[in-house]
Amino acid sequence: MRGPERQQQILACAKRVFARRGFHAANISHICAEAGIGRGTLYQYFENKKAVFTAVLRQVLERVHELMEQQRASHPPTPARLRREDVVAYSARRLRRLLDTVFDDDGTLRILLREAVGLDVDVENVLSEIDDTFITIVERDLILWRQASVVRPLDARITATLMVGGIEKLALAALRGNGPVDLDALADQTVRLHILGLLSDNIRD
Amino acid sequence: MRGPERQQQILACAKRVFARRGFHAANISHICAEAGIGRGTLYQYFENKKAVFTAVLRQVLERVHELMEQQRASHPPTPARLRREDVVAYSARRLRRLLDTVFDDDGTLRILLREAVGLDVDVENVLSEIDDTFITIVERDLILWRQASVVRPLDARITATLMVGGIEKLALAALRGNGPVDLDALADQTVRLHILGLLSDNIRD
Amino acid sequence: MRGPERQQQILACAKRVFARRGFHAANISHICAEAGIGRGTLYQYFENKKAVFTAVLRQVLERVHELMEQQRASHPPTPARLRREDVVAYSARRLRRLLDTVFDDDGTLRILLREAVGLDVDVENVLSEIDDTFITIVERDLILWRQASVVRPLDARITATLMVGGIEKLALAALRGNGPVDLDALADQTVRLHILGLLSDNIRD
Amino acid sequence: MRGPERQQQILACAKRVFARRGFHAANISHICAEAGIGRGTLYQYFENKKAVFTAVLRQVLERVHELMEQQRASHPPTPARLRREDVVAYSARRLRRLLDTVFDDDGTLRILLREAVGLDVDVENVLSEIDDTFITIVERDLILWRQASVVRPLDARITATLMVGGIEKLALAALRGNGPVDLDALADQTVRLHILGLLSDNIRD
DNA sequence: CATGAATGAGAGTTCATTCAT
DNA sequence: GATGAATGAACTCTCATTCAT
Repeated sequence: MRGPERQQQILACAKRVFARRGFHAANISHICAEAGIGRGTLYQYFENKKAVFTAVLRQVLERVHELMEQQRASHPPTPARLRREDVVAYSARRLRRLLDTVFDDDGTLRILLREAVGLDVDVENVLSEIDDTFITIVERDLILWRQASVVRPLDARITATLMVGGIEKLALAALRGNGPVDLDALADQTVRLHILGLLSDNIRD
Repeated sequence: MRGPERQQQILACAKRVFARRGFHAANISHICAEAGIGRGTLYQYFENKKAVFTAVLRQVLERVHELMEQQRASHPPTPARLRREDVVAYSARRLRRLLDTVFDDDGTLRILLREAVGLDVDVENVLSEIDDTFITIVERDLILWRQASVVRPLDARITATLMVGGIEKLALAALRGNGPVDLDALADQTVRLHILGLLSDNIRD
Repeated sequence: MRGPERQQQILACAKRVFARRGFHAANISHICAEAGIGRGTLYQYFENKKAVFTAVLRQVLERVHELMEQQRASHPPTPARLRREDVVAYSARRLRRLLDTVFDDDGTLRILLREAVGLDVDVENVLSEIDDTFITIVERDLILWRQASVVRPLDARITATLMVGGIEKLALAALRGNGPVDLDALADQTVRLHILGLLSDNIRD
Repeated sequence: MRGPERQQQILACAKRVFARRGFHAANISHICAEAGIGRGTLYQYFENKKAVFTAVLRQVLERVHELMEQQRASHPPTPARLRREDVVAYSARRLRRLLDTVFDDDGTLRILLREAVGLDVDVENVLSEIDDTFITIVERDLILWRQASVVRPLDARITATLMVGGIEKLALAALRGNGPVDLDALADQTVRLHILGLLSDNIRD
């Protein structure tokens, strides 16, 4: 197996192990056993244990960045006459794509939401970069929609943070229940809350 | 110093140390130094390191439970004619009280959101109990308001989770910036998003 | 066993082990086994392996410093009429005392001349400080004797270095032969060479 | 590059690396990088790391042996009337040639006096063979001169050892100061001490 | 009750050496 | 002959926990 392939293989195994056991409980030996290599081999591809972990995170970051680029291309619709359900439907679709990126493999989510939290400054940096990217994706849509007067004048950054945070919490709850997650329902409920708000239509002024 | 007092004192010191360094980086020695006791003494009050940590968490859980009891007493207002801003104002006040409970001391927040995450099954259990309590507080209000047709028919649990998650994410962002947090603004923005939704009033249907 | 005693005990054992096996071949385990303690215990008294080694060296340095202080007190004799054999006898006695200090225990010599050489900057520093002290002891005598015109006008530092180096080489040769060393003969031969020189008395001018 | 050439090239590179970093700090990788070859290639020319090192030493030993052969040819002068300064001048010249052999390249000296000391029995053996050769060169001159009654009746071996040791110590001191060494001054001072001794001419008997 | 010296399992990491290509 | 990916033995060091005083 040649260099970069092996690195990828180790990374994939490491992700599984880190997801299963967490950073501290996962030994280098566990990772190497999973990858079917000797302990020394790992150190030809990564400087140390933390470097393996941050590499896993950085791979996620990359995927999220790609997502951001894709979503940057597609502007949200702002036709003259926009109906509520149009916005809800569009947003739900968009959120589904975002969720798919992260839920893609089981481990990623677990690592992002549980194992990588509170570890270390370096890890924290990558983690908050990932968070930032997510939030920025949402924020950009909000800003565009605000310019088109589709959304009310809220602080875009704070609002985006609230939205992303909510979604992550739902994902975490799903993780805890460790059953399979109904992503469609999740996306729908989330979007409905955030777009329409809690309030009944019969409450006015 | 008598038994239970000593235990409380150790707990307070441990909380500071855990908040400052995290579970793994915090040594028993650090905690004992902070408490001004010998290492052996700690083991007369706690079975082991993890027991100290979960005790800290359980203390937080207790405070949150108390909060729940208090809030259970005060029903949300459902007068015949309720105006939007009434709901926003009432909710913002209520959220502030909730935030105050957690932001009370700096360490608690840090421990809940960063240091206790992804540690271990036992810790995870306390942590999700705390989360549950928070979410239940919100959920109960939602259910009451739904019965009064104040809020639209959303899944109360999911919605509450989204709301709590959003707030936590904002708090975490504040933690990262480690400047002081403008709790009033935070509460206001949060409530506005969740109550009114993103959508401008000129979008109908 | 209380703190400082234990430290001394470990130091004594470490010296033996380092002398027997050298710095690299000596494991922490070897030292701890020799001292009859657990591996962790050593680390309560010394920061790391190198610290143990330099502590051994520093103990030697201390002994040599003490020697220097003692010898500083006793000025070399400069009576009006000094006979060659007086100088030889005085010097030989003085050298004996110096040799005794180092040959005192078997390990010290081995460590100084073999195991500590070429290890590391920190070790090198202590080692050259020890060397400096030895050389300075000799140098001071030379300077005093030069002032009294007992010795010819040679560079005192260089000469002292030559003398100490010669003696060390003899000691090393003795170490290699690893039989017991006749210190009296060694001192006598050394002093005779250095005081009187090689040249026969019948070679003049 | 053919076999033996390659071996020589590796040896030259290894010497530089060993001189620069010492035996333990020098990795096989360092040597191979310096030689511009793969790590596996080195093992086709040398059995293992220590074999490389002893080969370097053995090369030095060879050079010193050659020197001994050369010096064996030229007998020291023993004319009927020999003046002190003749002996000093002759010896200084002879010492210079000896020093040139070792100071020839910077690395050799460093390896002999620092990096090879206290390593291992095999290394020690080569090292003491080199030492022996040096000492024997001096010793032989002493014996010849003693037969001619030029030098006083001292034990030739011990005296030679003292002399060589002194010179090495001076060289080591020079190495520590790591400035360039004034070999002429070094040779002159050394010879003066050893030939004439410390004692002023006005001390008699 | 309080202590802190002693412990030792277990972690990450290094690097000389091998061997299939 | 040349390579360098793979290896794993062996090392140092940490720290929660115990227990005699």
